[in-house]
Parts: sequence; C-alpha cells; structure tokens
Amino acid sequence: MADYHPQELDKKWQAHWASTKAFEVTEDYSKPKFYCLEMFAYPSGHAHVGHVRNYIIGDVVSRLKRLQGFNVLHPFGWDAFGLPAENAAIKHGIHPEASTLGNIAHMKGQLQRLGISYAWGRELATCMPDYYRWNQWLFTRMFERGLAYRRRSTVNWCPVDNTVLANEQVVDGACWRCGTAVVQKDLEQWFFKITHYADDLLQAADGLSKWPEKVLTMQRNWIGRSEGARVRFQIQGTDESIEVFTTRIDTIYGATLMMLAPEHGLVNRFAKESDDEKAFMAKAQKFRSQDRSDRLTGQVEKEGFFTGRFAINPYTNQPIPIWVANYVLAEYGTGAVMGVAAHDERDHDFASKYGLPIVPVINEQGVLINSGTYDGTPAGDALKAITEDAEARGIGEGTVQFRLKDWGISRQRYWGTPIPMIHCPVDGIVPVPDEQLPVELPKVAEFTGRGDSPLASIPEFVNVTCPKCGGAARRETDTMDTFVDSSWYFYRFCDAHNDQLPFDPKKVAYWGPVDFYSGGVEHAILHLIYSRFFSRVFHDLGMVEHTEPFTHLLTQGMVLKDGNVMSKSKGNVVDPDSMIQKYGSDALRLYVMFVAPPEKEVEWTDSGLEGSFRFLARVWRGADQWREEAVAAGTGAIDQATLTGAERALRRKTHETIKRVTTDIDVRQQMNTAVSAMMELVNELYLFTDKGERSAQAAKVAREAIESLIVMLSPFAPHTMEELWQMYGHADGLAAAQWPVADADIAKAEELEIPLQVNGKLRDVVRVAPSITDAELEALARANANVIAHTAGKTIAKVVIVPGRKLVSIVAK
RNA sequence: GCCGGGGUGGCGAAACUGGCAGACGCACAGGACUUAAAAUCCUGAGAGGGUAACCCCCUCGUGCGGGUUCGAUUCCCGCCCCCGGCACCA
Repeated sequence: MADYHPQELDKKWQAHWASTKAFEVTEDYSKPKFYCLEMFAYPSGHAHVGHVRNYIIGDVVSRLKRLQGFNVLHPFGWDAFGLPAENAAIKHGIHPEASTLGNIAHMKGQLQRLGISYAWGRELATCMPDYYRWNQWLFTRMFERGLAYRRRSTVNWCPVDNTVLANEQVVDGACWRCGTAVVQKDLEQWFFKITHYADDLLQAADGLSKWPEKVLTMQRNWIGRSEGARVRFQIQGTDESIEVFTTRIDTIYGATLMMLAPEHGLVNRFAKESDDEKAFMAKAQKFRSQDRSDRLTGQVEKEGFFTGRFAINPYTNQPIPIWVANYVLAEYGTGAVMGVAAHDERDHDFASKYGLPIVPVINEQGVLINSGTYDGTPAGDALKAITEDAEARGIGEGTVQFRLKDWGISRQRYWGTPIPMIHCPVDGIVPVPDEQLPVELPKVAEFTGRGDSPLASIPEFVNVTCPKCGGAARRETDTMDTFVDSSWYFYRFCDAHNDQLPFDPKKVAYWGPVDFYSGGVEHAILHLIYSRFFSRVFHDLGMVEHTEPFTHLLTQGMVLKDGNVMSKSKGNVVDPDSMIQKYGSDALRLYVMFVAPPEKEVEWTDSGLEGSFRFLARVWRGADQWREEAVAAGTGAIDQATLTGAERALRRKTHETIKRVTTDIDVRQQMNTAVSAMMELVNELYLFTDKGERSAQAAKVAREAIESLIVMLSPFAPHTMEELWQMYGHADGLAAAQWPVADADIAKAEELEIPLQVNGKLRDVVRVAPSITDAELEALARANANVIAHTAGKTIAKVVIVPGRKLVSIVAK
C-alpha cells in the first residue's frame, strides 16, 4: 500500500463528492430530517482557521447525522451586502459587486478544499436580486401589518461610515464596526416593530433549553423588561400634566422632585414662558450636547437646573419643583422622572447637591411611613394598592417598560437592499407592487463616501410614477440594514430557488426549525434576536409553524494566535490553505476538533496540528497492517466464545469506544474527547497487532475495530477515511455506510478493578470477577494487606460498598 | 453595581450522577531500529519524600479559607482573580 499522502486523497474525494452530488438533498418523508447550519459568512476575502473552525464543527455533526440515517440539510451561503465592500469601492474604485463576487469565489474554494459537506446547490448570496427581492416582499408585508413604519427620530449616526446605526450596533457609545464615537441626528427612518414581540421574545427564551445560558442572559438583559406604572403629575397652574414612569410607585409620597430629560418636549415650552428664554435654552443645550456615551454610561456628573415651575404630587398634593436633569434619559420611559431622594441613589446625589428636600417614606422594615393612609403598609403591598388607586383615580396605570427599542433599518448607503417604497406627493408612502419586485440596485453608482444615500444621485432610480395615481413620485433611496438579510436566510435554504415566494411553507415545515446552529458568540444579541423576531413575523404571516428558529445553539470559541484574535492588521492570521498544503485537510480538521471543546477559545499551535497528522498516518498504517487478512476474513459474525483474551480485549475496547464517541459527538458536542477515545482505540489496536496473533479470527476482530474506527473518524477526517473504507473493500463509499452500534455485552468488563479506601484514602486496587457478592467483596477488602496495615490499632466502624461496585470505603476509628 | 462563564501538571485538556485526579495529545527524556539522522515503534514522567536497591511505600496536590460527607475538581458558606455581557433604565 502507498504511504499516506493526504493531499492526493483530498483531491480525489472532493472530486468524487462533487460529481456524485453527495450532499444534495430533497424532502424525504421516509427519513427523519436534520437541519444543520453554521452562520453564513461575510465574504471578506479570506477565511482563516478561526472562521473555519465553525464550519468543521457543523460538518462533523452533519456527517454523523448522515451516517445515523438522517436526511441532512447542510447548506451554505454569503452575507454579501455590507459596508466593507462599499468602503473598499470608495477607496480603490472597485465596484462592490465585483469585489464581493470575487471574495465569494475564493472563500468557496477554501471551504471546498476543506471538504465541508455542503449542499452547494442551495448556495445563496444576499446581494443577488433573487434573494433580496424577498427582503422587499417581506418588508411590504410588514408595512401592510404596521410592523414596518416610518417616523422622524433621533438616531445614532456614525460619522465615519456615514450611516445610521441600530441601537444594537452601538457599543459603548461607538460604532460596532469602526469604533468611531456615535453622534445624534434627526432623520426620517424606517423601523421594524420588534417591540411588538418583546414580551414573547423574553418569555420564550426560557424554553430555549439547548441554548447557552450566556446568550439567553444577554438577550434577557437586552430586552430589559421592567414592571411599573405611569403616573401623571399636574403642572401647577395649568390643566396639563407630566407623565412619569416609575417602578416604585410605593415611594410616591417621597417624590419631592420632578425631573425632565433635557430633550423633553416641555423644556422648550418652559423656556419660552420663562423670564430669560435664551439663558434657559443655553443651560438645556449644554446638557444636550454633553457627550452622549458619557451621559449614557453615567460618566458625567449629575447636574440640573430649576425650571421655575412646579408640579403637584397627586398623593401629597404638595407642589414639587420641576428640574431639568442631565441624567434623565429621553428615550427611556416617558423622559420624565419623579425624584425620590430618600430611596433612589441617583436622586439622592442630585438632591444633596442642590439642597433639595429628602423625605423617607419606607422604614428599615420595608413598611411605609409619611405616606398618609398607607402608613404601616408593607412596600410590596403598597406597590399594588397605590397602582390600583392611581388607576381608579384616572391619574395613572400599571405598565411594562422595555429597554428594547424598535429596530431602525434605514441605511444611507448603496450596497444593500433598496427599500421598496415610493413617496408620492398625493398618496404619501406607497409600496412598490409585488409584481414589480425586485427593485434592483442600479449597477452604476458613484462612491464618494459623502453622507447622503448614493442612490439619491441616480435620477433614473429616484424618479418614478406613483403606483396608485400615476403621478410623478420619488423612490425611497435608503437601503436596508444588512441584518435584515441574515434574519431569515435559514428559511431560504429550505427552498433556495423558489421564484414565487421566499420559500414554500411546506418545505420549511419539513426542514425547520434548524436543529443545530453554530456560530460566533458576537451574534448573541443582534443576529439571534432579529432572527427570532423574523420567525415570529413569518409565523404570524402563516408561513412557518414554529416560532423559535434554532433549536440547539452552539457558540464556538475563537482561535487565537500568540494570545490574540487573528486579524490581518495584527499579522497573525493562520491560513487554512497553507496548512492543508503541508498536512492535508483532514489533519487540520481533526486538530481543530481535538484541541479543546468547541465553545472554548483555543490557542493555535503548529505542533498540535502535526500531532494530528501523525495520528492519521498511524491509523493509515494500522489499517494497512490488517488489510489483506481482514478483507479475506470477511464480515461474518464473530463467535465471542472462541476468542482469545487479547481478541476479547480489543472487541471490548471497540464497543466501549463506539459508545463513548457516539455520546461525545451527538449528545455532548465534546468533539475533543471523542477524538481522544478513538486515539485510545488505535493504541489498543497497535498493542493487539504487536502480539502477533494472525489467525482468521484475529483478523475479523481487527477488522471490526478498524472499520468501526473508519466510520467514526470519517466526520473528522472524511478524505482519509473514504480511502481506507474503499481499501477495505467497500466500493459504494461512506455514503452507504452506517454509524456503528455499540454492543453493551461485549463492552462489559470481564474483571472489575475495585479501589479500596481507608478513611477516604486510596490504599489498594483489587481485581475481582463481576459475579462477586457484596459480602465476598467486603471480606476481600478486610483481608487486604494494605487495608490491614492502615487499620492496625483501629476498629472498623463501617464498610461502604458503593452501588455499582465502583469502590469499597472502609471507615476505621 | 447586577448577570453569566471560568481558575486542574511545563502546555492544550480529561474526570458524564459525590467514588482511583491528570485519560488523550503537545513539548520533553530514555530505549529499539539505523553507518548516522529523520521517520517509526516501545517506555517514562503532578510535586516532594522513604528504602542499598527493585517490586514498592508515605505525605502533599484541582485559585484561597471554612463546612457537609466514609469519600469533594464536583455540593454548601465566605473570599480572591480572570473572561464576557449589561449598567444614571427611574
């Protein structure tokens, strides 16, 4: 047999899989389905080993499931719209489409050289009209249902990327992509009403039992539900009132202050009605222009000024001063807060600073004081009672407030999905009729990087006739946030070429939801919450039966080099292709799976990769040593009764390994221990080979071990294992193979090794037959020389025999 | 501050339900093969100590301090440190 030359095997089997369309699938109701998906890729140019780790994880699961008889959907695609391509176009003059398609071609080659088992027939790229037309179609459906709406609002604006950012895309007050400090701008924007599902998204998170706790926590924090009440305080001397949101209405008797956000609508009015409007506005303006991220994160000292006006506390009936305070946020609650200096740390700081009254209304026992008729009521009860009272009086009501905001999706950039709307001076906002979709991105656009939408400078695009009245109208020139593209692509894979609908609901009913989804934890909030939102939208459109798109989520850890995240700028990128050239794709795949559990961060080492290569070569040689005899011996049943001790030992190890590997991959997703179990089996096989027994029976036992190993290792090292499988006489390839089944009887140990402890310390290990009785075992333990030595001079108080005969523990005093 | 996840040899890690801590691998050391080297195969190894020596035996050891238990990396209480998320959210 030839030496192990993995590069040749890579070529041979990749060509074979392509020509036999080995991984293409259709709905087959006779088989259970399994939808395995890795987060699709942004075509940045080159995938490094960190990216690739995710694809290997998914491939191991996919290949396992196929061998277990599942009908496996394992597709891949490209999250192809986005800013980097457009920025590159501004810088280098290459059209985003050209660079994107070029990058896709290169990265697809990289994945193919790794032998990832994708159904390439379903490949999609979000920048293609046959994909993004369905973004537009869905946008229109959402518009019809009020889930997409337009309003003027203060938005997060990135001055470098020249576009709006969603709240989720602002990290510590800076742009998530380029790190520039975000500024505020007033713009007409399109929003998706994700808040409509806020409660459901939060509650349903409890049911996501196969999601990492970390991700669920992040989502719960992000949604940020808090129960409280809205209460209206009359403005003294007027019929008007100011509404506040509070979670602690029980402290309302202590509300000695009213505070408005600097952006609150009443601020400008109070300024006009004041003695010195200019001075008033100057003070408000100062707060408004304070660095927003600092204001949001509490970095700015609490400051405020008195408006000269008073509100009436509806419970004490006392006038309380209305202040403008820089720590009150306009976008949360009502933008106005009742100040309870005694029971709120921030209000306390503020009141102390300005010498404002501080009235305690709850004592140390949590019971109300200074609260009129509520004195003596426990705070918890008062919360309910006062809310009910406020409702009865018509001055307030219980409510739920979310931190989650509607998702602003308008982007003033070119390389995205055009929003399919038309602005008509007569009919207002009119959707582009479905039959006119897609609204295609014009091929030519000038990439200046100026702050307005590039599409606005293309008159042929902008100037249209109104679909309703036929008069002259203007086309919407913003594009959609690219997170829209990635919020439903997993459904498109179920029916990637449908030109009537985004997908046939029947096909999604078969394939969906995604059974196993893996990707980076950086998508814990953005992508994963948006996708859950879209699933609910499709559900409400009657197109999808489920509401949760991803049953099992695995967040894979990053691959570090020299302690850092790989990046071009740091120059520490490990290129999979150069590793493949040296060791073959299987060694790379195996190493990445073996080095640590998939969700853990790992440090890349070349020597570890070499170790995996050595292991595969060792499997290759080990299999070769038995090939002729094993094939000659055939696959007939093995007669357990006539086996030698060595043969029984190898069989036992084989079946033990099958059991371990199956649970490790399938149940626990601990690929690393699955690989180490297989390494142990190989070590055992070498021991067996060294013993030199070469009977037909030995060959059969070796064959069982080796063929089980080939199948179990094939998800990790598919090219090498296909070749070995063929060499072992299986002409129809691993596609026809089945995952081995462990025989519990064979795996059972013939002898038990039982540790003996005295007072919790290990003193000896004895070998006994499994048929031993507890009484015999205890007698044996008491008679053990080491036990006697360590119990000398003491009396044995108790002998514990652990159920399952795992251990004998002797208590001596 | 709140929430989530961690801390185990020189290194990556394992120990699944409270039961032999360190499987498997990397790096290292020794041996076999070889003119030699590489490759390969075999062997060794947590730290410290005992014995002339080997089989062996003892003590300590999973971030720190307590506790529960015959027995704790695992459970409980109190800390320390690291990573991630949220945070003037009323």
